[in-house]
Amino acid sequence: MSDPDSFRPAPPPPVAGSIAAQAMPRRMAPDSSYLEGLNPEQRDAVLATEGAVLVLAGAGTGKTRVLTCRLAHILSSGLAYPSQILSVTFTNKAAREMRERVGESIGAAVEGLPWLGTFHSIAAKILRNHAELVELKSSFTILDTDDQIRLLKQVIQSEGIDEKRWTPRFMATLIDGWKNKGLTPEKLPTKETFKFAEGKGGKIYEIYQNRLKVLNACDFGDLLLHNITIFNNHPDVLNKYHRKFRYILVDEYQDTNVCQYLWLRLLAQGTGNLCVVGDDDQSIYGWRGAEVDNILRFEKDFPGAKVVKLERNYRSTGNILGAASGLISANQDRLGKTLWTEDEGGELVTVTGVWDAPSEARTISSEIENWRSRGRNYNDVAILVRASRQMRSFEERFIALGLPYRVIGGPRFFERQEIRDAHAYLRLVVSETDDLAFERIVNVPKRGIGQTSVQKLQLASRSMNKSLEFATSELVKTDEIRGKARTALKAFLLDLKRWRADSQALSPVDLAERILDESGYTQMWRDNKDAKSQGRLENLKELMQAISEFDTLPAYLEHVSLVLDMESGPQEDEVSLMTLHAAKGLEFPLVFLPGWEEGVFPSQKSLDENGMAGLEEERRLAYVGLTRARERAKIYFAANRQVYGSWQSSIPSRFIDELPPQHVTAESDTGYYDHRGYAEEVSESFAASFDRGRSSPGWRRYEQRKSSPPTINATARRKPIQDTSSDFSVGERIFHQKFGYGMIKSADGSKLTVAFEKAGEKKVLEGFVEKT
DNA sequence: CGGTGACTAGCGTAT
DNA sequence: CTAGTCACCG
Repeated sequence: MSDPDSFRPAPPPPVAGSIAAQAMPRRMAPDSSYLEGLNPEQRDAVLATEGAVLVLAGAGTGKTRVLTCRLAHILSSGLAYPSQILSVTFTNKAAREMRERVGESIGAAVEGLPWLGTFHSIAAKILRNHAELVELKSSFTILDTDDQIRLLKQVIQSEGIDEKRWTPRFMATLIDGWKNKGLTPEKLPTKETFKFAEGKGGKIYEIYQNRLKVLNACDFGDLLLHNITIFNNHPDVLNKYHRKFRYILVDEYQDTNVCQYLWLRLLAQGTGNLCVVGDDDQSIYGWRGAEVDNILRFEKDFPGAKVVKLERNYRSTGNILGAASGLISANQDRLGKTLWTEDEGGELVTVTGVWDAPSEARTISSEIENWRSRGRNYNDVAILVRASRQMRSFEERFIALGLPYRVIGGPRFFERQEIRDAHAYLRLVVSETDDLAFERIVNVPKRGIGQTSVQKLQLASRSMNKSLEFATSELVKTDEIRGKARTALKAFLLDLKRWRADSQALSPVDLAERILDESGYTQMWRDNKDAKSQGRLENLKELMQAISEFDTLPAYLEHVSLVLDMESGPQEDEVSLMTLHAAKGLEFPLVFLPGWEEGVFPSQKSLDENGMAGLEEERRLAYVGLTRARERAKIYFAANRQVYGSWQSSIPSRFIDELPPQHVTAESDTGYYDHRGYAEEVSESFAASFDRGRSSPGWRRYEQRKSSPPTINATARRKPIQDTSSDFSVGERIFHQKFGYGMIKSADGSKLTVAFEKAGEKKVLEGFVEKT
């Protein structure tokens, strides 16, 4: 839980080069082998330990290496103890990786780095130590998005606001945004408050915060915000941390939001030894409140800051790097770096047009099988999509082929319904005041406690100013609630009591198993005939596995609320499937980039909401995607995509036009034009928009790049309309893969109207029919 | 109280 | 298309 020495006065700061420092006992061998193999800039970044340092690290320039070496250097030269270094990352994955790599580079001698973690986990740790300063108990619970929204829903209802017009979800987004900007309800500008329900936004925010206090809870945003409040109001506390943290390191600085910036600035006021590492070209979290400005402004914020640029790329081939650099140069708002590599050449980046998403999945799958048959691994391969919904067609295809894959990110394990339900049980057993948990499971599985009963309980709870569970225990003594509901509630209360008694004797995992068993929760899913229930039961099993690694339930719950990703299991040879956002920081020899279509990527929503800034962020995302590839990068776009269940034609992404031609080649897709097995019906409106799409710059460029001999239908497409009609004539009998035999009734360019013997009259593209 | 069917709004990225 | 909500009925 809390760091045992977090309040011990820090040992006297050893000053580099001082007699004291030289005389300090060395726990590590005083060698500096970790410096070997660093290039001059990297070495610079590692050795500049004092003062403010900004390391501008382009993609693949050895950023993680510099960070870990820097840590190793500070530790092994005795500048600070492990507990005196604050290193912050954004993701748990990054934190884990850094911990591992520091361990490797200086040996097991480092007894952990207690203050290495994500912004949120470190802020939570600090907050637990001073919770009372913001009217919380140190046992506060951390709400997930789901709890947050349910709570807001109650608040909105109680204020008599139409929750259809003003959704709790929207309010949650607003509050998140405010917290990211460091705005507490008191500091909220009036203008902001009008973003919700005609000026009631601020009031809702305030009520919500009060409810959180009563519930002894905070949401994600609160973790840092409360830290800042504490630091501002209690200089003595801040001072403690100033004395404690001799060195501060921040990874992915371009992703910090205002709140995180304020937090860092407060902490860095101590020694001033703040080193931030980042790349403005990889800032992809603007929607989450990240301010690229933080990194662009660093030298102003910390005068005299040393700036080190890492521009030598060790990851990708010259062509991949060239394509990525060319693309990103279309952005206006950047510091500007020039990445270079000694690895000139390599394969050209490919661009391939396909018919639709399933075809895209087929094409990519067979590319993967090719790769594999040439003796390479599935592990080398990643498919990076813009939005998680794009993953579906790939998963379907992979399952059909038996191709092993893993989804990274995606719907998160701990956000699944069954896992949240199970957690609610555990939370309630640990803390009887956890009303949100109570509400969630009081009637799961169904116990006959309906909405009306729950409302009565809430009313009672509010009037007594006590927890729901307490109110329940009072209410069942009266005749306020009758019949089935009353019996069920009584039984439920007894269950809870018994489990709490059990919790003294049983290990967390045994207790959890007993609870899920005795509550009938597991049985509920066993009885459920839905296709997904089997998976849910398996998830619950996996959950037990996770719990079994903890000695106490509270320790587990703390872990869960912050560490939202499961450690990936044993490394098997699998293709990785993930969003572009999840791919940051990773690299793969072979990278597929599907869905490069206007509207999908760049995302229409991003463009609509944020205009040019949104477009630039999308472009940075494309840059991140390309720079993940070491040897080969392959881009795809589909001519058709299903949106909200209906088909829409799409045109290639403008990003394809922005790739420098010398690094790119257009590939034709065999599974697209001349693959008889995948004919599709083509509607009139589609054919029209398809032609429109084909005249877009993207298509033109694509056609120009096609150096390989055109395939049958690619040729047909380019022919003037009159020519195509000569291939088929009215009255001719034809065969269509999907609709069978038919007779041509009329022809309009490449579009044929055919009377099929079985399927009736359809309009089809002539490319999909054959003469009989 | 709970189950069923009709209807409607949402799919963008995530600690 | 899918999940979530609402009205109605047993």
